[in-house]
Amino acid sequence: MHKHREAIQNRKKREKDQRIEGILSAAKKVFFSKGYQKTTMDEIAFEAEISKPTIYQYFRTKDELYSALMLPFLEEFGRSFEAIAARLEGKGYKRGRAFVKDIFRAFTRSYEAAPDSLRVANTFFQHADLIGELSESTRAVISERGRRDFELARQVLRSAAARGLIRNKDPYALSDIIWGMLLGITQVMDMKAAKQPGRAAFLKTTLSEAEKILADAIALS
Amino acid sequence: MHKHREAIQNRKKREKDQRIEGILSAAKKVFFSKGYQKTTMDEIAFEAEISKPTIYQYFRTKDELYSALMLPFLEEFGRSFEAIAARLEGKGYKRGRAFVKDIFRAFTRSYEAAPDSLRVANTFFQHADLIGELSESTRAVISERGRRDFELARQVLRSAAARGLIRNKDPYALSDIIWGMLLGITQVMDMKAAKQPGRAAFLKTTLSEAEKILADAIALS
DNA sequence: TTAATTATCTACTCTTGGTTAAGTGAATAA
DNA sequence: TTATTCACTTAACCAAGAGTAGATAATTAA
Repeated sequence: MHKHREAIQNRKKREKDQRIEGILSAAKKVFFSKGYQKTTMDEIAFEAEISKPTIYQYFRTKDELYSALMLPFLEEFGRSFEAIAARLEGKGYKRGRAFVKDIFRAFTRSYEAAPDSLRVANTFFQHADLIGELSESTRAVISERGRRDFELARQVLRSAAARGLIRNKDPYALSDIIWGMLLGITQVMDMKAAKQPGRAAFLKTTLSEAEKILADAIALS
Repeated sequence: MHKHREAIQNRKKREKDQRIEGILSAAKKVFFSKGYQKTTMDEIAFEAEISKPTIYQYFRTKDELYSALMLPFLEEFGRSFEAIAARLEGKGYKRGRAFVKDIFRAFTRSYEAAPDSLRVANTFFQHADLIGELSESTRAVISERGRRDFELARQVLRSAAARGLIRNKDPYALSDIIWGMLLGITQVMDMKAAKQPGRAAFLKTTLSEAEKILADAIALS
């Protein structure tokens, strides 16, 4: 009865994956609404409707759980930029404004899909604090990703300038400014939302206004 | 010997003030370099070269110590905006660019005076987290200040638009965007500085680049 | 049915960090 | 000199929260 044993193994694997999925989804919920520091393993366990030690069966530390959530998001982010880079390469942009729009879209896409995920990038990139909290190895992976994303963003901007889509500004400063705008705005909006829920909807409007401002300032066509 | 007693009282008062000053300066150092959460009373005490309970002689809680540092900064900030409002009122601005410049200056002035103080505004405004950490009463004072600063900023922008200095954009979105840019940029720069000290100098350049971008986008003259 | 394995839970441990109680010692007053 | 005050310290308290040891229940294999 090899088949039987195998079938059972399969089911066990599925259940295990489900448990992991459940933990991740609970963790996402809590981390995204409270940030890293204020999130407790107890609360994640409660949300996942399991006991705390069970979490430790699947994730060695709080850190590891957190970065299991972050990395896919960061990777998605990187992919968006790669797509823009590819389109640039293939002369896919006629107007600078379309390019600026895509840059913003890369950032906000995930937000539209799942409003919480933007907060990740938030808690993630912004908290210089947080970075220091994480373990050495976790930090290494994370800052490597961050470095690559920043580097990619700069290349994309440089290339867009070379093609006459945007003004020729220092790509270092420019990418910092764009990141800063996006992160800062979502933060400010988050603060407002915290005080007075329901406001979150304004974020999209504000970001699109920011997009126009940036386009007015740097797009050449 | 009334005089004598009085003189002693004076000296005691001076010493007390000195102690408070020492605590505040130690707290500033630690809070600004680590942020609210990661700062411990033990470290402040160590930095101030006194024992921990001594701090509690002068400040009832960690909160109170923190807000004793924040408020003066916020007030300075508000004053800057009031000055701009007054200049606007007196038709002191000939060009939109000068106005945009002053808005940025209001923010960066404190930075030039004391590089640390910008971080305060940072840890302060940005951490939606932090806000939730503070006690009810502390939070009340703080968000009241924040609310007033935001309100003032909006009025200033509206008025500048009415006078034809800048484009007529939604002042709510615009002030969020400006705040977001400034905060976000300083954050991004902070992260960089953390990784590789000495970079902090770039902040000024980047901010001035951001100023140009904003001016290109919204200034009408 | 029974032994072995596996997943999960209850009930801890251990550390950190804010806060406090109680006492010490120097300066001041009588 | 002696009592009092006051700043300050030592040595705790206590709650929160990350992580773990050992019991327990369920599931599978024989």
